[in-house]
Amino acid sequence: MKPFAPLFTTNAKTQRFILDWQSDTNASESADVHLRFAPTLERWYDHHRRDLPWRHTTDPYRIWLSEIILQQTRVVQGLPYYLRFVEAYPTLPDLAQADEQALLRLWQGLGYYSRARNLHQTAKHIHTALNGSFPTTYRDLLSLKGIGAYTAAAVASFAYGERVAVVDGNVYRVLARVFGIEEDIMSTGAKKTFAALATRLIAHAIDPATYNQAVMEFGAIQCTPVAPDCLICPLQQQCVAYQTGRQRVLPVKKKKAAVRARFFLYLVFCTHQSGELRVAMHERVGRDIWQNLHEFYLLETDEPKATLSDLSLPTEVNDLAKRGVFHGPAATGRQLLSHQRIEAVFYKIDLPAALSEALPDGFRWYSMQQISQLPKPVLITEYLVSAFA
DNA sequence: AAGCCGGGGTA
DNA sequence: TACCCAGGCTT
Repeated sequence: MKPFAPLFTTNAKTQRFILDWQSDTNASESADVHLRFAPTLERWYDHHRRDLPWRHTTDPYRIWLSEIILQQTRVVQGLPYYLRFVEAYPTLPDLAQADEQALLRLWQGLGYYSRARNLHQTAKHIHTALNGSFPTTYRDLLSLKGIGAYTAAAVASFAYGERVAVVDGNVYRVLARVFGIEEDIMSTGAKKTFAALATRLIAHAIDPATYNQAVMEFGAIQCTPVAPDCLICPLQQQCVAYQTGRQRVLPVKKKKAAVRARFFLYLVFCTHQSGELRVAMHERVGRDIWQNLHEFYLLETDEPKATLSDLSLPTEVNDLAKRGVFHGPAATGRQLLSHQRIEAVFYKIDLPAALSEALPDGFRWYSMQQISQLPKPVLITEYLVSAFA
């Protein structure tokens, strides 16, 4: 028996369904599957839903906050962040008036930091330009920075009960399997196919908000990416993937390009002022990873094995470095991103307390107390722990 | 349409 | 290791 093949022989009714669906000759039975899809999942959700804090509110601000945090993020990873944000910024005006660095510091470790910047920007926009009134429709929500089709549908349905379907990674997977859709979910055409099907399905939901929660919850805990629990699935009889043993193939997703390798050499300038350790850091700017996060002086190279002597430093940095005592490479670090692999080497450079040379543009001396409050990439935080703990 | 943007869990 | 995750923005 092939892996993932149905354990039991398909019955006559199921075989009819598969033929009907594939040839689409029996419109009434096909329509019946669409008709029962949403109510079936709503009933399933009633028995299997997890108890999550954002499911106890219809406050659009808190629902929006939870949706931004949960973008591309697992519930278990996002949950502590949601609780911290709600405590720090209980209402939209609190978030609108938040200090950007403090907000980013609270976001630290969640990744995709543009989410945090857009969150703040949109909070300020609603607070001032919209006089604090949260947009109430899918269309108006969609116009906000950081809110795309998914988040607009989620907030519109959860907070206001609008009958608009969410389409996220879970929905792609569930629909691709149940309805046997073989299109590459990354393609533009497929996005239209899935959105249209989702809209058709939510039309038969008893409650749009419940259905949207249900289909995502179903994808998260039952119709999982690997090893879905088909044996107790309420859609087993209708599911094309199950009936044809294609759970492992669906949804179809084109391979991503190989990750880019990058090699960072960090110069960690240290000194003592008033008997206290200080470290030179700056805020990253420009269109690259880790925008607005803090790091040390960075030299980047394409050479995997490069050391400091292989690189040429700007004159001002060279002059500064000559005044110091080198320790290094004192430490190495590695961080994997979805699209990049960063390999870092850290050189610690101790400078004398009395220094005439200025730090490079944008750099400042920070105490360890100050550094602990700065938003930083995980790579930097791990180095700090290993070097100064 | 394709590339970019984090970090952690899992097999 | 490789894949995936309650996506959206930029080019």
